[in-house]
Amino acid sequence: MRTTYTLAKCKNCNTHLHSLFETLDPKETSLLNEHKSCSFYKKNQIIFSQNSQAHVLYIICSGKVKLYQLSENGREQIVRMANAGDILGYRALLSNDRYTSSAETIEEANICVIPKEFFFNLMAKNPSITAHLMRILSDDLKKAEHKITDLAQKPVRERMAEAILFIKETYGYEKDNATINVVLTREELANIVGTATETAIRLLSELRQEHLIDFIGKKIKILNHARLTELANVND
Amino acid sequence: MRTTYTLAKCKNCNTHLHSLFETLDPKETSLLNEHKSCSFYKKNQIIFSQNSQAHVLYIICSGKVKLYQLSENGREQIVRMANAGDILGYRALLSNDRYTSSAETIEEANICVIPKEFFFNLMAKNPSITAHLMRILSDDLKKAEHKITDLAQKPVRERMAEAILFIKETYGYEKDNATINVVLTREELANIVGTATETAIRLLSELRQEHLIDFIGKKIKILNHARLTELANVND
DNA sequence: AATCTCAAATGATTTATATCATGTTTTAAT
DNA sequence: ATTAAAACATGATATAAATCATTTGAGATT
Repeated sequence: MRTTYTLAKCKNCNTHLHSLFETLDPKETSLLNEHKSCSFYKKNQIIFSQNSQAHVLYIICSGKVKLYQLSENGREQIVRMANAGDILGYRALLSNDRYTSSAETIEEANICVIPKEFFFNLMAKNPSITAHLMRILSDDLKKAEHKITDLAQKPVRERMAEAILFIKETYGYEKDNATINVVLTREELANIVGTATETAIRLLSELRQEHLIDFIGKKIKILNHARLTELANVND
Repeated sequence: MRTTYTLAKCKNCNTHLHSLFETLDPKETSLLNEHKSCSFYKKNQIIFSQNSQAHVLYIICSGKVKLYQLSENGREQIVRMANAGDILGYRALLSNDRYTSSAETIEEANICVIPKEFFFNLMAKNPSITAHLMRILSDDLKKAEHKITDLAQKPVRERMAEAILFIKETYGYEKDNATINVVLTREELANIVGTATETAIRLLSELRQEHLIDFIGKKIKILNHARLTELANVND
């Protein structure tokens, strides 16, 4: 079932170029390369599961990942979306906690892994890594608290518009400068927005009829960014 | 309007005993005491406001604080509750960002302030402070993401039960081991839960009629913790 | 003590959104 | 190519929760 191939040479993934590790000196860089191991993940493969213990730090060399929580009623709520260059599993790792969300690829991915001990060693020697991590955590927290307010106060339509702008920020555009570079099912989009799949489908159809967006295959093309922003009702 | 008295001696607030600073040596401790300044806040006084720039770290010596975001529609969403011993303003400080929430006392409070530069210096010299802060951030993030899933998936009734248990965790019991040691208006509780004030009032009345809780003055007394937990539908 | 303001309570009504149901289209598997 | 299984679409209905409206109560102010 789980076809994770370890890449012997890890040639495609320049982990050391990751912003988190850019301050490492050559010696540390080669040490890092010795300690890391890289794997290939197919689409919709679980990287780690909610409630399991964290032992490594993940670095996405290529591919896209969703982080979601499974609630008691069994429905999935997406709490973060990650792209190539992002790291995963740091929250649990840093507070020596179990994972509070599951990570799953939404397309083929190459993902590197660094053992906890080695990573903590790196942190101890490189305060810039720690500072960078605090930045990431602060940023995640900011986004999460913003989402809390949204969920509590905004109607679904506004949240959908905001979600579309959010995935655009996370994954960017194709060469046409309009089509968002990620494939998400309606259900996944619903699980970002925090709504029922049918509602998400209806809203997307509406937005298309209103010429705010269009569908290019499975991808969303933003036709009217200004009105979408207006609809999202954000002021930052 | 703003009656913030600076305490000359700051005798009531042993900032250095705060867990964040417990590893400081005597020299650093006295330096800290020189650099900090303490103020008295009345009930419902703003400590800092959303969108303003962060220059200091706040430490709550005594009193209770709510952190809330004001959304476009003007309603307030409480994103965190803080108690004596907690620190405030670190998210904005650490990512050199503006405040994304406002902080306001919900009862009289004494709050100390440490200048940004001095605090960053302390961090640089004391990795344990950094580690501690990362712990706090991770924990905040965990709670925030849990709340996202709650808001997206749970009915108000379950969220209300969870909110009651949450404020109990944050502020603890009175000597009777049942009454939660904090005074919140129905509106504030509604702004924690993410619902309308009327709905919050109705739910609280229901829960009292069902003998899960009772009201002791303005405080909530938990009569049946087990059933409240069951109702909250949490599994952690 | 009387007034005023804010908080709490409760009923009536509306509305947004979930759920249920069913059909169609696309993608994957045999 | 054929079948199966997801994903998408859309209508009808139900319902949770918001909003509107009014009353009561409690704490503050004159």
